[in-house]
Amino acid sequence: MSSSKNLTSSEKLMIAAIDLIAERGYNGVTTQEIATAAGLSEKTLFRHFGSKRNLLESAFDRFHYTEGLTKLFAEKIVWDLREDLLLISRTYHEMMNRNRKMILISIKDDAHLPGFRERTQKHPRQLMVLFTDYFKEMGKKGKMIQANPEAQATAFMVMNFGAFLNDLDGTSNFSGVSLEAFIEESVEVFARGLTP
Amino acid sequence: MSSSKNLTSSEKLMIAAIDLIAERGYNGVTTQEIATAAGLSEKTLFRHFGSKRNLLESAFDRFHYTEGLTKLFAEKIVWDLREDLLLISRTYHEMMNRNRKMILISIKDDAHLPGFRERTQKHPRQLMVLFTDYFKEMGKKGKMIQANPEAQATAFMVMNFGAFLNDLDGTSNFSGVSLEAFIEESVEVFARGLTP
DNA sequence: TATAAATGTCAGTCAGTACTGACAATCACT
DNA sequence: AGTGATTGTCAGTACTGACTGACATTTATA
Repeated sequence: MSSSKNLTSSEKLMIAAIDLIAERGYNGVTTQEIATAAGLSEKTLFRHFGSKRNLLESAFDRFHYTEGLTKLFAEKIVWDLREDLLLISRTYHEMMNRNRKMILISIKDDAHLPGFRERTQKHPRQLMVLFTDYFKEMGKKGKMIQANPEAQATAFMVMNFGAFLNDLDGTSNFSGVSLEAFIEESVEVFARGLTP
Repeated sequence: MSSSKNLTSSEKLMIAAIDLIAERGYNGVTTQEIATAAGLSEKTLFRHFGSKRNLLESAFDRFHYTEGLTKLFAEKIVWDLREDLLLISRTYHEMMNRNRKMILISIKDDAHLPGFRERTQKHPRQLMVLFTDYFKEMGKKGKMIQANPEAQATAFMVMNFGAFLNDLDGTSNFSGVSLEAFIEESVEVFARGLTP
């Protein structure tokens, strides 16, 4: 009784589409199934969206969060490595989890859905740039080992990307470690490993 | 002229299937396309394998490498953190790259191909266990910070998992950093971050 | 060259699926 | 109650894709 209140038919359809396609892939789900999951008829689906593809694209536009990272990021940095890494890590996971299903779709159906991958990667990329600059700046301030800031930033980012994917299904794939425990421990390792 | 020599028809079909399905997903590729890519007729495909699904399963059995990690791993450890992390990282990437396409398939078509995911994750999981034990042992020897060995091992593994996925398509997603540069820098960070 | 095994051709079956049109039922609002 | 918009039903179209059978052709090998 909680899921279908206050939603328009279009929204119900878009949400059902995202849920199912994220799980089974674009070609693994029929318009019939989507409509049924939304509690509506297939006809209604086509009346609203005209085509399956347009349904997904509309859903993507509507539910892919794209808030700017730049300000939030820049404003909260305190130039303490440990604290800043924690912030960045948490910001990253929050952002990724919001777009969890879109990201799954873009990974699974990359080949069929031109443009999707690009859009889900825009923000992680942006974060990567900000983050690399941050490392360079920390190096200049003498608060960080100066080695290869791009590689260091990449290591931190792919680590969090891996952690995110690992948790995606809910079925933690490698270990029983919680996201929070992972974040704390990994930040600790990087903070120690990068402090002069 | 290099690709189709010395291969049986079955092998050509299995390889074509793996290539195409890894790229476009199980439902995104037709048996016709697979046969054509193998330079054979669709009829031959069905004569050899009976069904599309069986083709993929046969391909998986034939080309999913499953060599034991245990011995190689245990024999080469020298109980020097930096050196051992390098070994583990390189072993991991070698293993993952060998099974690259199977892993992609298992990620993309998880929902349609029961059992595949499990099989591609068996070895990473095994490595994770060995690796966690290694950390515990290093802790006892006083060669490593004793904190949360599971979380530390997880951090290192998901980092490499993320790096692997990031490179999977060949289109390096986040940065221009090479795998080798990443490995060296990340090992350096972890070695410093985990040494007392 | 003869013979068997592997492959190709081609026409076709059958089920699934995106998508449509005509009409009926329901809902919202006054 | 009445009216317009939204949704449902249902039959149907057009196409695709896995899979088959009959027969011809090629290839390998003795």
